[in-house]
Amino acid sequence: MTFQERVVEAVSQIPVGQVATYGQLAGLAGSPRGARAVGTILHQLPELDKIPWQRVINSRGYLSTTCLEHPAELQAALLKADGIIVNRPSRGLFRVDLRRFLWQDYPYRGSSLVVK
DNA sequence: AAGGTGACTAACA
DNA sequence: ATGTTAGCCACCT
Repeated sequence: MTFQERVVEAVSQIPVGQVATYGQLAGLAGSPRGARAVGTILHQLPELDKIPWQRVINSRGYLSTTCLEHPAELQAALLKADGIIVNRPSRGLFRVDLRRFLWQDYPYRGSSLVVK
């Protein structure tokens, strides 16, 4: 079982109506400090559309995709379809309120996760 | 096999 | 709140 496979598994487990951070998923996949790697993996994943990639955002609640095929506009639309409220603050960046939509009900909760 | 590349982060200024 | 910086890490040459 590779790290990449574990990441796919973790992402697949994020409940509808909730989001998870890269760091959170890195932890679930067995590499607590591999947040950046998670982003890289999702970016290069072949069959990305088979998993709920839209539910993965950064620790500040912003949608941080740069992939041209999966732009923030699309992610925002998918999240809204999930029932999540997506805001558009100052600089046009889409944002989700983590205090409200962050996935907290998972096995390893509490390890080092802090919801600001 | 060594070096480059980011859908990342926490810590500061 | 906004901008920078230095670690971090699995992948891909």
